[in-house]
Amino acid sequence: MSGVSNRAAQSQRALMGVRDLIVSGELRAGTRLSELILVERLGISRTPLRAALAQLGQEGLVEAIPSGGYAVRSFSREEVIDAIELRGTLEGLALRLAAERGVAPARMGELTRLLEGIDEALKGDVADMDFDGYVDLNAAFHEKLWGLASQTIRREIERVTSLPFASPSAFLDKQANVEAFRRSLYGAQTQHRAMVEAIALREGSRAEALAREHARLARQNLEFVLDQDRSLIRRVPALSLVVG
Amino acid sequence: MSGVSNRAAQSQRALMGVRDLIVSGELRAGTRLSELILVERLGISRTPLRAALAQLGQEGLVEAIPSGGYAVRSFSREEVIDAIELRGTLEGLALRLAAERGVAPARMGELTRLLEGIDEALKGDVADMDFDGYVDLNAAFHEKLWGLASQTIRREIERVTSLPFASPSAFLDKQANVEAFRRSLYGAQTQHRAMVEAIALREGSRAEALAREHARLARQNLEFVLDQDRSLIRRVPALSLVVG
DNA sequence: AAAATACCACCTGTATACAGAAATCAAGAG
DNA sequence: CTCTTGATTTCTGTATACAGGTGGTATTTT
Repeated sequence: MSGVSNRAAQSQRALMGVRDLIVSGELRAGTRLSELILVERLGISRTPLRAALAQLGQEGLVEAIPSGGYAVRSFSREEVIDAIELRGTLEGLALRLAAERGVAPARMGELTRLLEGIDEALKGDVADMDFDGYVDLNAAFHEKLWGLASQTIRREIERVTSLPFASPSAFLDKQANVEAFRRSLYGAQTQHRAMVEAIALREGSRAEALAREHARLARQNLEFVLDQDRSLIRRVPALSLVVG
Repeated sequence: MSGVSNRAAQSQRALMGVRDLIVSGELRAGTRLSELILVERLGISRTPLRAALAQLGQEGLVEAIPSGGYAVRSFSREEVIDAIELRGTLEGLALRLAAERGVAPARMGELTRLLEGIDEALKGDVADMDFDGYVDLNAAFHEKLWGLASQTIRREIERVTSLPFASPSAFLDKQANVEAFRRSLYGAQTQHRAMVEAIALREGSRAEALAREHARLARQNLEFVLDQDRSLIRRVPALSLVVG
């Protein structure tokens, strides 16, 4: 058996199952989530399903219907932008506090090592970079950054980034290997390096500003997809929930 | 019958009941929350109780035990400070965006009217101010401020402030009518006025900085309680969960 | 033909039964 | 006396039965 615990296995399955149905676009924004249908579709009972729906309600992916039950939430462009801004602000807070309070050398070393890995993935030009490698390393780097914050703050970051289009990997899905996105990675890595340097130098305000600006890359990519090439919507998780 | 809907009445009762047991200090930090005991105590069944526990887990007031179930969470001084810093940061984000994007005159009028009400409550000197009136108006003012933000951001603010000691009213509980706190209210109202002015003048950065500084009043009050007069711990909701 | 009403099917919220795992306690061995 | 081991008790996670309410549809009435 794998190392994963069996505790609350059905609940986890329900959570992942419903989330997948939503972000894959199979359930469109506004559609009511009938418990009985989902139960039959996922092969579980109502109890863990209801737990999953409540959790997704907390995450913001579904919203409660006044008369009972839940519906897939829809997001306006402004709300997506605010979610990205929110992530940048929270990451900025995490980095500012880390810079002001100091970080153990071992952790700085881990961050530096990830930076070197990303450099390696970006070696070569736009055509033959290791995009998939970047995706994984970028996710690991951001998670390591979040680990610099206290549990209280880390929890909020993780909740906000549970909205798929607000995550730092939102436009780095392996399905979205597009030149327009690949080109932005060099600038992103420059910001990565600057953020780590700012923390090392205890420059809290700079670290905060950099984190905010870094998140705005996601906003740029969002606006590119919505305004320049809407065919990419299908390639970015949950972007089908955005109206307008 | 009152206007309140009966929808999910038991769930609401469970949520409020358990939350009360925790913030009142009746359940100490670290104690396991036995479902059967709580069920008997609150006179409900396990289903709505479990929903309440899951919600409180999201709010951060209880934490999941790896082997199953939940326990009352304990907070270090640093975590409480971070929660306050987090609120200030989120309110700062809300105010910055409101200032940058503009606010309808009607809403600004409502804010101004609340400010005048607070002025009225503060009329007179420290001894005979209308403390209870201030408490209510201050809560209303902050909620009106949150209403300036989009749903995405407002949701996060509301979640963070569900931690009782992180709320703007944390040290303004009617139980905590103490001169040390009353004296801080004049400075707080000055900041209230400056925040509204900054929004009106579209000074986003100033509005953000003011919101952060305003939240630090709560931090000052926290440190006063913990370092100067620990007897006040009982008077501030949920402060009994803070260790150290 | 349009509107109102009554009926029916479905759905959610709640309670409870059941099974497997965890914790506790006791007894026995070293 | 301590540690280990085994059994019992208790707990959580899951499934399902039940009741009240909501929404939709069809029929009737104007």
